[in-house]
Amino acid sequence: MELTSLNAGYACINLSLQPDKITTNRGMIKKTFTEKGLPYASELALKNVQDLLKIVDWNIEHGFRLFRISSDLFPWASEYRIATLPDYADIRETLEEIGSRPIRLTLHPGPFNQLAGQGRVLDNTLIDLEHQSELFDLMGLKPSHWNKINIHVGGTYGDKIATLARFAKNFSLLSENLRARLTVENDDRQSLYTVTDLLILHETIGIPIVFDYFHHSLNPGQLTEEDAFMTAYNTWDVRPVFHFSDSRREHEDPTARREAHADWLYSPVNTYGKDVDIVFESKMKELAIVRLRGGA
DNA sequence: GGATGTCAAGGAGAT
DNA sequence: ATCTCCTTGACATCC
Repeated sequence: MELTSLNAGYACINLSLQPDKITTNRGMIKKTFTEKGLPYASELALKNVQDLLKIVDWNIEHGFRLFRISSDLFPWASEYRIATLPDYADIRETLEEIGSRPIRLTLHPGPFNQLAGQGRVLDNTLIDLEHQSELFDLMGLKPSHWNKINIHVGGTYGDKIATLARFAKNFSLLSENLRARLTVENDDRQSLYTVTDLLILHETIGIPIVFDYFHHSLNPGQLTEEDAFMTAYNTWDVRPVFHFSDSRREHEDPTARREAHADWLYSPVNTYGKDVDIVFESKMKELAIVRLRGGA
């Protein structure tokens, strides 16, 4: 593994700081939100954001220049505008501080986002994605794929081609800033989207493709890893962010689901001579990368 | 404090 | 019909 030739990052959780209760995904169930409302949502959001700043600074001190932030910083974000929160001033100040740090931040909103959906499903997707984009706006980050907001296309609704066309059509409903940030990732199951499928989207709306090595190994379509890598690589207008993880079934637990990610990292990453950033999606988070570096 | 049942959202696959 | 998973288990309640 040549970690020196690429920028390594990880996703959402920092295990080194967790014992100190530094975490960014405080939330609540519906009942509590109904009972406690905006003031409590604001309190949790402020704590999440303040801890995000601590995690970002930890990353910089430890040589990480890439980090995927949690898409659950704001509990029940779909139910209010950020600016209406009681702690908005503090939240905004902290977000600006985070945005000023020398690190590439990305987002990966959840599987409920179905940009090819219709009706209420599409409405909910637009609300969530615009919220995530607003976070980057508040951080003062210029809209570009440098700070990607990455999603999967989602369901196929029994017709991949028609669904991809709907995705492209609904893409035009997004704000300019969000359109400048959005990327799509290849899926791990045969019924879903390969790099080749996503290339159609890139050709129609210019959206870059995030290449996930592990997903490709489970759902390669007709492409070799190198072909898929290069196909995705050529869709980017800035240095790409790709995803890597190892198979839990293959390396740690033969009974695990084939899609399950391993706790640690085992395989070399081939970047085919290109300069890319990689988010390592191993369950042991930054510890897996630190172990590879041979550091303590 | 620790154990346990529960938890917004969409879709796909397994049981 | 019901459950589990997904980018990341955490929350609420009971003992």
